[in-house]
Amino acid sequence: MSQSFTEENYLKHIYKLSKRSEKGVSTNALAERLETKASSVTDMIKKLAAKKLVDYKKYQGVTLTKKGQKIAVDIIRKHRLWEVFLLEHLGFGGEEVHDVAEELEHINSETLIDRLDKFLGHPKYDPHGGPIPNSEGVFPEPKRVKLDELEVGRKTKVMGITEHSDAFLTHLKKLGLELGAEFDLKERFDFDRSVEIELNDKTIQLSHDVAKNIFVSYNS
Amino acid sequence: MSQSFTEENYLKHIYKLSKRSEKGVSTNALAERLETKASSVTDMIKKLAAKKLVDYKKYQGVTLTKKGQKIAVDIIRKHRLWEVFLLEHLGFGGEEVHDVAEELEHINSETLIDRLDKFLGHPKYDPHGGPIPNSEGVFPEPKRVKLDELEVGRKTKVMGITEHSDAFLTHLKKLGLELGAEFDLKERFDFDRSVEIELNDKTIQLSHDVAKNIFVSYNS
DNA sequence: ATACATTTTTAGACTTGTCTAAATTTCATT
DNA sequence: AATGAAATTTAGACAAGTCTAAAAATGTAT
Repeated sequence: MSQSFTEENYLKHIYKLSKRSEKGVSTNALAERLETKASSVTDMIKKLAAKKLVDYKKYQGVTLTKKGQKIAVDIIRKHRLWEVFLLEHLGFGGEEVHDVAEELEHINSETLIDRLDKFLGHPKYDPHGGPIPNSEGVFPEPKRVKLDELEVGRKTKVMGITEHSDAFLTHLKKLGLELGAEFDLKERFDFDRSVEIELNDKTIQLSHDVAKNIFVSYNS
Repeated sequence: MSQSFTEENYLKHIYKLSKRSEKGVSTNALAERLETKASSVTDMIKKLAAKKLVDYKKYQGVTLTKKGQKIAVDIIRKHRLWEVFLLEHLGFGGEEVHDVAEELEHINSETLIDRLDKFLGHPKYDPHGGPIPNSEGVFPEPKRVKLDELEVGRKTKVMGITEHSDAFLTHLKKLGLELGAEFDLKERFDFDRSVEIELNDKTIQLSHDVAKNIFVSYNS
């Protein structure tokens, strides 16, 4: 079974919108993302459901099936491999890359992608730090490190803590640093090893005592 | 004004069919080439004529206008540049290349093609010996010919081959006739069209079957 | 819990590119 | 020049993907 360019785009965006919300993706959210109308989205969703690429109940939003997910992840793989090529080998600048990769990602040839992957040296991350799934659709393990050892400038995600006192837990909760929270490490101050992070558009200072007890993961 | 994938394909094939026949391209010839029906071709031709990309009089066949020709030549440029990339950098074999290049040639980005061209070192010919037009649509001077048509006495250089079977490749390798090898054409024997060449001070006989599959280039 | 606003779906229409079947034009042959 | 064959065009239909406008379902106030 084969997908059209358009179907692939729907699957890709359903995948991306699913990541943040647990719930099924709403028709309106998809319509906005795809710059189309809600009615068009409904039509396409029905078609994808008939092909067993998404699960769909009227008015309840969509989620990808295993099959749909595999296709979406494949497209992300292709997109990111092409981005590596464009940025590292053709000398593209950061912004120019996206639209072109958007077209290249729909070229259908396993051989092409396998050979491109090899040519690029089997990269695990694209130049923006996006993880590149392998041909089985498996993403590379993100790297884990304690926040007090993380390189300044990285985007990261809270993966765990090594201190479990109530005091620490409530402190974190108040800051919004719960499991899975994503933030950027902006700066580290050498004199006390405290750090400054940006979380949900807020700038927060963390002492070394806090930072050393937080496990974070990052890509690339 | 922008063309669809399909329109571009029509233009490309009209261009290729025009090359051999002087006359306008017939509806049936196009239909056969595009693996579609004559009626579909008529419909599309009317659309292309409305866009001033072809000249068309009912029952008289089509020819490209200047505008249509430019688009067709651009696609050939893209196709051949991608072929160079696939064959020389990704390690594709002779046959696999075509279908993939057929898709890649429709990616629309001047930036992409300019940078790819630069990456490849501004090649003038693809590995099959096809001349690559520049971005203005001008083809390089054709100083290139198959070995079985080359004038006796010339110094030449192997520029490409048109047969990619393992048997042929190992045969050439054994003879030392690799890409870039230089030799002189000493003699041609009319009775079987075999040729005698001198390569690295050795005299070698080549059958017509071998000679006809080797592209050579010569100066002036 | 009822009424209003928002979201989603349906119904019908349009475009692109295709097809089949029938009509028309051109060509080749006598 | 007439006629039958081949090539081409027209007419009408269809699938994909989109749209607008209207109907139905859901969510949210008070």
